[in-house]
Amino acid sequence: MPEVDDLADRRRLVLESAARVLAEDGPHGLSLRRISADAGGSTQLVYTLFGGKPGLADALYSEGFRRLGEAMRNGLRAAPPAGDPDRIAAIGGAYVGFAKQEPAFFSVMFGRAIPGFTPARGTTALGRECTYGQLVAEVQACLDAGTLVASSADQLARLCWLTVHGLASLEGAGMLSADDAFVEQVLRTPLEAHRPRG
Amino acid sequence: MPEVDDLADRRRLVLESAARVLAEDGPHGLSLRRISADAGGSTQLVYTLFGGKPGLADALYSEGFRRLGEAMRNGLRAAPPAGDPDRIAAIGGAYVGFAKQEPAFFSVMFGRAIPGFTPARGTTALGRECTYGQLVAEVQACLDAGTLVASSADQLARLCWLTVHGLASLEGAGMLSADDAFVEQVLRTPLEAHRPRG
DNA sequence: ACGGTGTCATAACACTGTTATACATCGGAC
DNA sequence: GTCCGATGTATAACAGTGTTATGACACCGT
Repeated sequence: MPEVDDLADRRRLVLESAARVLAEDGPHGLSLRRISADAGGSTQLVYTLFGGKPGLADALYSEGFRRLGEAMRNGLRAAPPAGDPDRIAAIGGAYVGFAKQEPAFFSVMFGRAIPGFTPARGTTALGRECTYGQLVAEVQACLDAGTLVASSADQLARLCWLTVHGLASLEGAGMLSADDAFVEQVLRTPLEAHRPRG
Repeated sequence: MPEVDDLADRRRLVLESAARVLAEDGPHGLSLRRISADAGGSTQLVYTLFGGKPGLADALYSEGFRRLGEAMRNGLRAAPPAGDPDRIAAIGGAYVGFAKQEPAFFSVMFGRAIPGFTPARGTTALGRECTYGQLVAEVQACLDAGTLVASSADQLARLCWLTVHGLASLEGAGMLSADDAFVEQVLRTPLEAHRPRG
């Protein structure tokens, strides 16, 4: 079945063009004509491959989460083995690094930066799985190892996530300037609060 | 000088129309023709009063922070007197309440929801003063009263702000569901970490 | 009364997403 | 080999957007 591979390849090609345009000109520059020109075709490309701009926005949204998940995995590569809370801090560091390095993607994923687009419920769930899923697994490992204490892995993971996300979001909005020491303190706060003993 | 009052009144009227359209149709429905029609005039209104859509976006952005600051003050009305950390939790509760009640404003303020618009540096500083300023004052009062301990009021206030903001942002993005108990836990976390004694 | 200033509505421009239409290309049937 | 249907593409047109230029009108100081 070479046809479906061909179709997938064309989808990937247009998606990469869209990602390139997004990185270069920001969400405002994401026009179908600009993307099509970058991909070397006509506007119809987006309609045959994605069914329109919302479809492409959905694909771009998912791609953003895929890249964020990849960045989180990379941040984990130089971290201590599972069960060490430092792994959670490492994930958080990768998270803020991604937000700073790919602000346009970050806006599309969390900020309604594409005018008409709101991600479908299933798409948000999929994106959460790629990223938040890693965090839950690491938190669970720490709970199992006894290096952290919480009523549930999900609860503590949500706390860690929103803490790091708040830092990344406010910094991206130009509302907050954070040096490395402050970032470190932020990453540690939800962990210190769930150390064993108390 | 009745003229300048008249001009300010017209600005306020158009701004209220814009806020109404924003609340009804979301950021995507914010078109100059729609706003002008709601205000009972022509597109030129926005150009004579605000110099174009970016100018109106800037005013709308500031208005959002004004309303958020007002919501925070209202949340403080039933709180204990200054120096009690519960006041900070009350501010946080008002913050997430505003984000839930005015998601369109919240997107404009923190999510780049108006296509071409990025707030000017001075505008962000002004908005931060209306909202973050309150938080810093309350944190400073707690430090003075000895009910909280931190190296600086600014550092702890930033920590509280980003924590609450992360919760509001992720919830608004459909990424996280938080019941009242979880919200309470989130609000308490940065405060517990800075209790005296340790 | 007059000229100047400023505000208004209208119309036009370039741009956007979307849709309809026509053209080209391909794979199979007879 | 020749047709046929189907599919993908490019072009052009549509309604909508922000913006700008144009002309009409009211107001104000001289």
